[in-house]
Amino acid sequence: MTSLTEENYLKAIYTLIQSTDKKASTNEIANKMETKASSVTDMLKRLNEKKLVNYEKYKTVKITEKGKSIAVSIIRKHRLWEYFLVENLNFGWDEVHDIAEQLEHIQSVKLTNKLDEFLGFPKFDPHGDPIPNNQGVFPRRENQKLSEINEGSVLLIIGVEDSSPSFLNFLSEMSIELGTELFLKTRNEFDNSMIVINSKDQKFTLSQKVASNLYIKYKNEK
Amino acid sequence: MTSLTEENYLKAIYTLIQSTDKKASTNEIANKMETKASSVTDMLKRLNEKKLVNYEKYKTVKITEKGKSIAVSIIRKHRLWEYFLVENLNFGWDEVHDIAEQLEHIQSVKLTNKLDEFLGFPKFDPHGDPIPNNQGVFPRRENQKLSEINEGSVLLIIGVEDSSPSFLNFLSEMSIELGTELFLKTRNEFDNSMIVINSKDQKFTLSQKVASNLYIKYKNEK
DNA sequence: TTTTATATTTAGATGAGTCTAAAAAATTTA
DNA sequence: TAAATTTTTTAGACTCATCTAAATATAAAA
Repeated sequence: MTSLTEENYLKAIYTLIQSTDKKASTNEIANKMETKASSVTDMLKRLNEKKLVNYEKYKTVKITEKGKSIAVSIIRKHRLWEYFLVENLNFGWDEVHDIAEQLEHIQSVKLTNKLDEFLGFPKFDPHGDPIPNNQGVFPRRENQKLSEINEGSVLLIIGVEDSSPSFLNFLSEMSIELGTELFLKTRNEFDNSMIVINSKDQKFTLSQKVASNLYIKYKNEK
Repeated sequence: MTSLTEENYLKAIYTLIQSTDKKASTNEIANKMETKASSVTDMLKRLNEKKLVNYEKYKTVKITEKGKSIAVSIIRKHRLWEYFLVENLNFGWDEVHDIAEQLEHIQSVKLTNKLDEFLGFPKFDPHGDPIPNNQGVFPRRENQKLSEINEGSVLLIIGVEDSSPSFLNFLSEMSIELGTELFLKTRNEFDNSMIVINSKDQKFTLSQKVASNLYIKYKNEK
């Protein structure tokens, strides 16, 4: 059996390996888990015992297939619950993370799959992150950022890179959410900020930093 | 903060005090929690420290208002989630208990209340047990058992006393569920079994034991 | 009311998960 | 390459929740 804590470590290790170029050091894990490096070492030994990671001391840890499948199932549950909270219970997309952190540990494959079905097999969660199916396969997405787009395009917001409450809150205030349509009018050369127009013909400016945290697709695309 | 284990003890103590006439002995708690009496003693000391129960050694334990309100909130969550699982995810009423045992510990008052609203503020769970509202108040119900009813009445099943999977399974096979309408034809004097007729005009016998585990109301009642 | 049986508590140990402080290894800098 | 710095691991201790075995208190029976 896998404990709640072990599941959280596996998730942290998995996401670290995916994002920061394939390494998960003791310190990085400790940082992500908000714990101490010594605790991480202890846990890595235990996860190694259980063959959920391959770990030799002083070397960077790798996750096994078994460990990966647990991590992916946690992510699947997390994102499905987030979708449920936003779509069915009318939570804001900036307030669901902590609740989903709890719900992701509910143990029942049948529940997960029935929830998935109830929600209509969604492919992306409220932050635009892909939801793996019950085989652990993630849907593909063109990871194009608003900051990389040329002037004169009509775009749809399909995801965010940073899903911290502060950023999501900021977007809410700008009336930007998943599916929002924007026309990219101008890209200012000197600071890479962008002038965009929304469907209500309101014009506003997005900084380079904001634009690089928004995933988009062209509107004419399917 | 209240740990998951503490919550389970409080729930066990609360339900024991409600059902078996107002006493919750160490042994009974141990039995219900599937643990040892010595573990219960340890926990009672801690709950007493936290002022969630009033406990003096060798005396029977009483639950405080604070403890009671935690227990009731756990029960509220348990029953709301059971309702969700049966009504929205199409689980059978005999397979939701273990999942609800996990979901009842999710910490978020906002979630509980939004779920309640989403479900339409149900008053009874899939086993007919009353769901306390967000103030901790249980809806009233006439606790009449099928075994106490006279011949010749048209009845509706509104709850079960025993909600173990084996009993619920048995009921499923007899096509009895919440809301099922039955006509009580005969009560056999020698063994107190009952002959009933369902809405499809099928006639069958229910033992005294089964009948005393079914809550009913008269059909003409509102 | 003494003896017997049962219920309850204590003492001491264990495992999971965490911590601090110190030691050891690896990496970076000079 | 050697010294300095950073990273990682170990050692030992702590809390929560549990257990077994033994001791003590309460309740039941003779």
